[in-house]
Amino acid sequence: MEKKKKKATLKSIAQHLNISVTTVSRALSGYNDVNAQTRQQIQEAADFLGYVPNLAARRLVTGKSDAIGILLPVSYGDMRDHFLSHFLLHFGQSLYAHNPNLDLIVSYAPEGEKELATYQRFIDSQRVDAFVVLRSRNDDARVNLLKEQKVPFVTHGRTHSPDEHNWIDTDARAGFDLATQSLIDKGHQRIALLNLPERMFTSHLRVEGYEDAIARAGLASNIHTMEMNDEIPYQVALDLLKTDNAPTGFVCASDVIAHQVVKAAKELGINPCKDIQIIGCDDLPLSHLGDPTISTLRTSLDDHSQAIIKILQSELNGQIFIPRNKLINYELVERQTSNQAFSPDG
Amino acid sequence: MEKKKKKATLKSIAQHLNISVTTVSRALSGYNDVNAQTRQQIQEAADFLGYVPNLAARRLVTGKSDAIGILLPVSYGDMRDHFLSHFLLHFGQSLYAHNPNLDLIVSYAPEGEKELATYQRFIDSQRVDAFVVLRSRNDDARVNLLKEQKVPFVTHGRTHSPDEHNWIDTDARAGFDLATQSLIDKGHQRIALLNLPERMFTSHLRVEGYEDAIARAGLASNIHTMEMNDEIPYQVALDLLKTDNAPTGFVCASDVIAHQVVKAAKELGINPCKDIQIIGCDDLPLSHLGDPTISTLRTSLDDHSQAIIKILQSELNGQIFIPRNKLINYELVERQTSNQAFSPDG
DNA sequence: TTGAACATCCGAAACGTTTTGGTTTATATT
DNA sequence: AATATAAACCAAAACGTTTCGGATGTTCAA
Repeated sequence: MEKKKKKATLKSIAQHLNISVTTVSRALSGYNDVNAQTRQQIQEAADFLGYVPNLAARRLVTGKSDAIGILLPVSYGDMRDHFLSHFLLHFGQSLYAHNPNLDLIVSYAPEGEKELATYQRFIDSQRVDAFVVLRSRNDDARVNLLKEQKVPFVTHGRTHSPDEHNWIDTDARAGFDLATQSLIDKGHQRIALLNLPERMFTSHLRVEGYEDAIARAGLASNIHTMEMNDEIPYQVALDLLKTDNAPTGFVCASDVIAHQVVKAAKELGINPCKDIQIIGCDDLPLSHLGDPTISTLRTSLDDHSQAIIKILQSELNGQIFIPRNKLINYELVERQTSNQAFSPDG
Repeated sequence: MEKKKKKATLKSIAQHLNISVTTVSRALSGYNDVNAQTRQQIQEAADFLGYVPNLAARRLVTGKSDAIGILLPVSYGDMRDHFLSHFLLHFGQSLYAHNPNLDLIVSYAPEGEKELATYQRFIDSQRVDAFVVLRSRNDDARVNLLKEQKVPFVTHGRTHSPDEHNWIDTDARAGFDLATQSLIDKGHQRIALLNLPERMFTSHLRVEGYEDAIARAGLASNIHTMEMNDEIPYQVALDLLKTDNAPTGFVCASDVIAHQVVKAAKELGINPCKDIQIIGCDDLPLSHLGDPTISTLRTSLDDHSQAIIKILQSELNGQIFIPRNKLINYELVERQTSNQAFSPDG
């Protein structure tokens, strides 16, 4: 009863039906030069024998790999990277949902001298048809390499030459305008932006959005740039809150910063929900679970994944190359640090 | 000057040197039946031409793919899964560090009727040499399938038949013993375990560890099992804290639960660091950033990755099959919810 | 009755490796 | 001088698919 568990191939199906390999191949690939009845027989035989195409063979002859590559840009120190890890998990699932036959290949190429060589090896070994480039940099050598080699790719984040490649990005300008405006609407007169250093394009855009709103309201701009760690933003907030005419509104480039503003305020006996108000960015878990819960600018990972997949798809089918891009909206999630009445004279 | 960007192959190298393809192949693969001088010439030519082997061709003939597969076990609802996403990021990097030529292929196969079929397709298409099976279940059909098909794999987490396959797991029994004991040492007489439902093997082990410590101290066991969401653990904690002779020590199966105990205590005017004390599990970011910071049981993702890779490696080389396994230790991280003096009569 | 058009099928080549089972040449052993 | 041994090399087959360029037979219009 039990056949030997020999792997079914086109050849074994062909022999089984006394028919040519070509016809079997064409039948299963849906070509229309095969008789309906024959096709059905072949299909049934394939199902019966549990035929699954050998991808190596297919890839060898077609030169396509049906795989998307992600080379992780983070080094060991950043491994707890929140966005990246969740994006990866999410993207893997979305990609499967879009096309279960597309593989996602994850490897590792942190910024540094070996970065480009790793990309090159990946390209040359024909492991993937396209790349998703994460953490794009203002001037990104990876982008240049991939463009030069004509390998399809999408960057997550813009570069200095956004018109020349596919990208998706969060609309930081609109988002920070929105956040700033919401504080203005609550009656804040002194609003600070606590920003991150200018490594990526985004930093600049946050400033623009913030300044747009500030300018519209005729207020004074107050921007502080800092590294994001467990100490510095806390100190900055502490110092700021102690000044005369301290800001009452805080727009922060990250929830981590917002969280430390909360901490500094508590330390000084300032109510972080009424005396001052705070909006962060990224909707980290700590923000909706904390005490108080922290208002934040949120984007949907689903939007990110879908946008990338859509671009990738048209890129892989498309003949002519048109740079495509997509801006992902920020949504303002108002939580305790900004959803109560603001009382200027705390 | 610029050659046509034709891809270098064994054949092109062979022609270039007027030598056979076989010899080129064997030289580059390090066989010792090739003259030292010839080998050097070949190596130089390969470097010069930028030769990178075509993986599809190699895979076709060897039948090996040099790839590890992970089929994500989570469904859309769980996509913000903290452990899984961080594990994925971390494992990708560790795998690269161990062997840059091993691919990690990430796809998707949530629990359900199509789960096994997805695994089967992956096996049949010969995409991967081995699997990492995440979120093992007590009685795990994936394990049975892979065993039957003789595909190498490691599970993350044990099953009901741990002796019959490779696995790594956290040592929940020792960890929860440790946590419970630390509260006992602080003078707690009434310690509750807030546990998660018995879907995975671990749940049971937490109980054992807790009860070991409780029994040693001659105390009374007090176990509550609950789903982990934003509401239920909070309610359970609230009810518990309101009873006469309420527990003063809380050992929680997750930081998320611990966090809600904190919340409930605050609500009732109970100091979550002195009147009661709390230990969570998993060291989520919210625990070291929260107010108060939450004590927790922590494992190192690096230990997880390394252990898996080590098993995978011996599995892929090994001839005879010996089930291998590794227990990962929990480390108790004492933070504000358990690092102060306990004052029984708050 | 002829040839064109169509529907259906197939042989053989190609993709780039690895591996098997040699052959040739030089060196060492008797 | 004959033979065994070792070193260096190679032709050809194989892996399983896709695709190119026909081949065969049938139908239909003229």
